[in-house]
Amino acid sequence: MYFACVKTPVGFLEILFDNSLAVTKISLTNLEKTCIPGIALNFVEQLNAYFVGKLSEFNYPVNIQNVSEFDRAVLDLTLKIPYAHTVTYNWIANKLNTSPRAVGQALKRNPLPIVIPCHRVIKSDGTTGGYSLGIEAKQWLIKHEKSVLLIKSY
DNA sequence: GAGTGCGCATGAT
DNA sequence: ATCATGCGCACTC
Repeated sequence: MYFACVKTPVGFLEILFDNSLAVTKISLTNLEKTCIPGIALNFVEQLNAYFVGKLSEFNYPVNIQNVSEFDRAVLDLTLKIPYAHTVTYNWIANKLNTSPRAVGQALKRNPLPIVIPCHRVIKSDGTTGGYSLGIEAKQWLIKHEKSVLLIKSY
């Protein structure tokens, strides 16, 4: 078990790693202090690259634990949403033959926000819906990805 | 453990 | 505004 604290555009994040250095959890922290042990450098570098628009897909070992089979199905599908693209809770619900509300509940339990891009799942009325790192963060991430894509394809 | 009630990151009316 | 919805959790037995 190791952890790192990083300052990002969406706030200070705490990142947990297991003994094999896979990421197990990402969450907001009120400990507003940077703290990056050597073993975390590689991942933090990817994270920073993502935030400056130089990385669109994470390539780093993760360890998704403490989730149900249902949660895993939702997260697997979420992982396949392409960069800067969005789908609705309802869209995922239809794929899994469940209800959009249940999908929201599963995403709420996403242990790895940003890496598992649940910010790309929005409500069918076009508003963002909730986010464990805060709604402003969700809006920021969506806007960020769209503008990065735009710049790349000018 | 099985059963039930309830709170949601929703959606359709 | 109101209802249907599925899942997980917190209760009860």
